[in-house]
Amino acid sequence: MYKETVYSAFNLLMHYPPPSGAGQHPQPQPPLHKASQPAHGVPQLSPLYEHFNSPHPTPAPVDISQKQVPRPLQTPDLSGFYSLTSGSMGQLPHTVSWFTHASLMLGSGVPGHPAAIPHPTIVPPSGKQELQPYDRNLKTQAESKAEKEAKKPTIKKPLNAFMLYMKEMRAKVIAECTLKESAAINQILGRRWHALSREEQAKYYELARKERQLHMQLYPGWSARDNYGKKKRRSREKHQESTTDPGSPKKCRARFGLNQQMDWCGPCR
DNA sequence: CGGCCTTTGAAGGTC
DNA sequence: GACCTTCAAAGGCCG
Repeated sequence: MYKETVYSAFNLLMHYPPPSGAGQHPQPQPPLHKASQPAHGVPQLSPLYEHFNSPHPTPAPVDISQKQVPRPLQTPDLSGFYSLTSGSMGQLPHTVSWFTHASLMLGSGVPGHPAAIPHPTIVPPSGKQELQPYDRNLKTQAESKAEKEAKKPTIKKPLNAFMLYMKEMRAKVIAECTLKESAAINQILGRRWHALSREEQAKYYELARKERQLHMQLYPGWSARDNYGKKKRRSREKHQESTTDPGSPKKCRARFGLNQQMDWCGPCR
């Protein structure tokens, strides 16, 4: 119910034409990155909101919004958008929620935007309070510059098609397989992703494309490069090692232990 | 406490 | 253009 409304709002916002009959569906634009083009060529799309309006066969997913509420760190916060796929806008007056949200983001929370009041969802990564002026005076210029840099709100990458699919289907897989470990769940979701028809995948590619568009509108100067190095990652050497040889019992278990469970329970295939 | 694991896709960088 | 690397989400696991 809420999905229809919010999606309509979203489609309206994005000038996304509603379906007006067979054969008039908009041709999906190919993914922006050529290398990431789905292997099966250009799919014939059914409109997104048609997909989400249709009674979804999945059980009621976990109410993600519950989880998102205490996470104001989700800076660009497409939560109104994300939660569409995960099935929760709560009891918000959603006819206005998306626009309110979007306009809030556009009007105040966007980095570089002149508006003074930051959007509540855009929070410094540290979550700590600003230093008192006298404290600041004790810092060197380089230190305060580094601090300032560190406190820049993090704008996350837009989710790709598979990530959107995962977000929607994770709860279902968890319910069906009584698994909780994300690594195992993601393996299942990866296989299911490949088992999807091109039309089904196309819905998510299109959704991801819309999300990238929206992201570009909200954060014109943002680059994926901005977030490079913000996560501490294993070294390249280790990474290569892990893809060829599980160098530790933990890795071994992760790589082979899980794979030995390839005898998935029925629903987990 | 924070990185690893695991998945696919997007995007940036290098050669 | 091919290839490599990083990061998006998620939550249990482990040092």
